[in-house]
Amino acid sequence: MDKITAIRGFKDVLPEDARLFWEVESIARKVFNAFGFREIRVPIMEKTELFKRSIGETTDIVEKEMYTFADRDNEHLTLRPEATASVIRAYIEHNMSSAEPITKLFTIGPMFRRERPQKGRFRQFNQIDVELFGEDKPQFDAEIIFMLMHFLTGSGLKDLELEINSLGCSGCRPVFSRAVIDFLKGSEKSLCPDCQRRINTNPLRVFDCKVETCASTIANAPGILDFLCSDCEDHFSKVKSFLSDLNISFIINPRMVRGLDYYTRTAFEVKTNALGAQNAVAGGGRYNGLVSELGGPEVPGIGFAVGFERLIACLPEDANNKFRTDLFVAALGAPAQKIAFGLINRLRIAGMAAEMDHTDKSLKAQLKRADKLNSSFALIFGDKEIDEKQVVLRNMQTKDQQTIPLDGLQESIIKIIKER
RNA sequence: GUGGGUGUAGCUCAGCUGGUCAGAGUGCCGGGUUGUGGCCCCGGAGGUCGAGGGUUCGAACCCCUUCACUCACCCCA
Repeated sequence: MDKITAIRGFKDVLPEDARLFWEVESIARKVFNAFGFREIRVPIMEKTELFKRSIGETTDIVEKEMYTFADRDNEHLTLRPEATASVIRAYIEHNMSSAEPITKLFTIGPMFRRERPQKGRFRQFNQIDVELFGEDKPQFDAEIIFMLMHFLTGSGLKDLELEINSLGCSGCRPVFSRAVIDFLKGSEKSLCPDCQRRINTNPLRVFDCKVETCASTIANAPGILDFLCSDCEDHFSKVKSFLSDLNISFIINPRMVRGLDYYTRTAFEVKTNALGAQNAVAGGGRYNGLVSELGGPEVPGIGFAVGFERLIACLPEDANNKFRTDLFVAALGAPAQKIAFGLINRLRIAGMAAEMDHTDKSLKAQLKRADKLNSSFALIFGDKEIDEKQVVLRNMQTKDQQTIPLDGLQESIIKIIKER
């Protein structure tokens, strides 16, 4: 019989990593809550139209990476490739804009993109997604970036590089786009086929191309920062200044355009050197026209996404990342096993991690097991201890052993474990 | 979607130009005297060498096909 394997690009998160997920998640919740963000949980499937309209028809994500299928009634559904669209949909659907002027939300969960898997890239991957609606003030750009950096370093990441840029607004970006197109038209021949296509579909993406000739061609192209209107210019310089006030260092990357069409003004990315080619752990930006684009009110927004798996891959190896057991009961003989069975289960109810072995293995084998389970204590007892009405408690680190009366055993043990 | 690399015990890998090549380390189980773990010593279990086909007297090793994993490109978290 052939064995059935997981789908390509879909990974099992094994217990040791699952534990890291849990820890990072709890840090995220703590940090985000402190900054006033509330968790929202949205479906992992949406109508395909939602993603087409938000992410952009000509983006790679929509063109070739979405898991889209027809439901039984022939409605087109898509497994979400990112969370922002869903969160905005929910924001609009529940009229959150009229409930309060500023809405701060975050969500954590799996995203799906049908790309070829490689290091730091999977077809199902998890993101921590943060969105803030209702304010365009540069303070909020700075604040949300500050929170992101605080969260990442708080999770244990080191050597992070923050890159920021401004992409302009609906007023000044088209002017810049036109300038880029005019520039590229003159030197089309030196561009790769992809970029020649991009001139018409998405000219700014040429900035992202790594083909050498394209890179050298685009190097002399006009820069977005020279085209910002005075409002955008002012906004960007304030963002920079607020970031500096908050002691966040950054580098300005005027060529960063990002792969989703909806960004306006501030765009940012956090890079690390620990991930191979996939060096972005987080990315985000402002999207002032998107909410209305999706049928909502004219409400500005800004947000970012953190790649969960990438974050975890950057975490330094932690020797303490081991599962622990509080007590292992080595019971010898049927009478002791019977008592032990009741004992461990009562201890578990009291919140202790307690284990025992139900076989008739030797004491040596059982202690070996206790060691394997990283147990703090081992409780040793057999017929002899039952006769004498006292058992032996061994501290597995120090090898100290003490005898404890069988009477009130459970309470004594809980006390000792808690004192440890 | 394109290109490179790799698929041998649970895990990490060795297997030279096809002829004891089915191995090591680690992990697992047991033992080193009667009820005490981690170190050390000894023993044991465990693999249709990714799958299918071909060449050959003979293939883990060569050829073809296929699948998977992996890295990179594209793009992104």
